[in-house]
Amino acid sequence: MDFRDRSLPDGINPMNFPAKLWRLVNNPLNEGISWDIHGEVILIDQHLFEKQILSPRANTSPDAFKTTNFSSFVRQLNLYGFKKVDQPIKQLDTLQDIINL
Amino acid sequence: MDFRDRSLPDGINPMNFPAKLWRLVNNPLNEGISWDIHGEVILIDQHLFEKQILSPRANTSPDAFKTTNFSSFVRQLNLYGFKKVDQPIKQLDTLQDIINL
DNA sequence: GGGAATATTCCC
DNA sequence: GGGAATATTCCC
Repeated sequence: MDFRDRSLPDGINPMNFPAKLWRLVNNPLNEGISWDIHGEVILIDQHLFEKQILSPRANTSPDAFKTTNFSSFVRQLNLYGFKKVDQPIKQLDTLQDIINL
Repeated sequence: MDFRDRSLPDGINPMNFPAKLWRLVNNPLNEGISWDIHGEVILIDQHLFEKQILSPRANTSPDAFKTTNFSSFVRQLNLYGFKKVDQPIKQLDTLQDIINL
């Protein structure tokens, strides 16, 4: 039988942007970046993200970036096909919210 | 009359590599990088350069690089036309040295 | 958002 | 050393 770590698909360089983004968004300690309730959209709180991920002091993590500029991070998102969503996805806490979607 | 700062030629972006290199090599506080006695060759002490310029702690200077790898610094030198000199230039302290050159 | 210039990394 | 991939910056 064939068991192996499927935390990342094959062929993805673990130090490149997509892999870092994957780890960052899946780490619940990173409050500045998370999945929306449907797991289809990445939610980013710019202020928290800058403070927790981009600030020079946060540079101990292997997932840190060399840039400290939020705009450069967004440039990377765009280069990898991410687009800003027109209407921000709200946090859906209740069934009623989902019905009203 | 026309007086102005000639510390860098016109058209040189002061935050790009050539300008940073110019300031680094001309600053006598940077012991890891200096001119040879003829002012034609840049002398680099890798160990001192890494310690004083490339180390993460040195990143307060506007002339700091984002890389901490000496090899990446050398890649930049090569991209701007610098080549390693075959025989290292020795420090010439006396007239006799110059005669013997 | 994205094209292009520049910097950094990776690899031959 | 340098080509090419990737990251970062600059600018429209």
